[in-house]
Amino acid sequence: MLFIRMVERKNDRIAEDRLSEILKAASDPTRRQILTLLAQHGPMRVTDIHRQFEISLNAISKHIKVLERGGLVVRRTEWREHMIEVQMDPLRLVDDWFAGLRSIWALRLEALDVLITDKGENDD
Amino acid sequence: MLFIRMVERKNDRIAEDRLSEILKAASDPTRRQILTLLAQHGPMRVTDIHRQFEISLNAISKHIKVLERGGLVVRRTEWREHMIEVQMDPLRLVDDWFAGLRSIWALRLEALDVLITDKGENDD
DNA sequence: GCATCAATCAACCATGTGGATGAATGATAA
DNA sequence: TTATCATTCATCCACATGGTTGATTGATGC
Repeated sequence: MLFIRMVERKNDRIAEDRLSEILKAASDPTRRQILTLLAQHGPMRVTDIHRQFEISLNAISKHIKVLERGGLVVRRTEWREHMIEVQMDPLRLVDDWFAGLRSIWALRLEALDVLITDKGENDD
Repeated sequence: MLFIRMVERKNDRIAEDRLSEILKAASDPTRRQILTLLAQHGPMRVTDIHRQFEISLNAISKHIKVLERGGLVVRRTEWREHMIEVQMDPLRLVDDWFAGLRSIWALRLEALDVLITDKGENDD
């Protein structure tokens, strides 16, 4: 049957790590707020983002770095100002992993259903 | 316009927390492996899950508790054995949040496009 | 009763995380 | 040059996390 595992090798170790980074980045409420803010307002400077929160500028800077590592945000450093822009693409990796999990799950139920039906036909 | 924010109140503080729990639970590679395993094999005992990993039974037990807190797994304690079952429903919360973010983003681009078009019409 | 099995609890350890503050870098503006 | 602004770097702190080992709880089977 050559499951989804077909492509799964050392290559996917990286994808796994990427997924972890993305999910971890998205798992913090403050970081999700930052993403929402950026989606609404478009590219913003670190300071402008900071203005919307109670916490220190440094904390914001750190959060942005985490988001950056997850690829959920890109930074265009224009001279002294860093423009931060939200990046939707990585979310697809999560979508895909969810889809994969769901299909594995559905496949099992399907197989189970066939088994039961077969048994019913043979046993009756 | 009464954005998506319509329903956003103290009620959504809980939803936010739920989302954080789910994403944090999913952000660990071992926990994702456990989910995949459960999706493939159906409900399993803690010990059986443990058999598939190198780490200690206790570590597995802890991971399961995290998954449980995120609702990604449910536990049916049948006498001394705890049957662990994967639960797909919470993933929808993540899907929905992604969808929301994407739509906010798309809406902004759309509005921006209208602005540019208007400007073009008036300025030319 | 006693050994065994399934699972958790308790403690501990190293490391990571979210926050703060203060100093440093680097460019702009006076 | 000096002051100011945007941002990061360096520390520090409290607490969470992923892992370990050892003890504990409860039910099973002899």
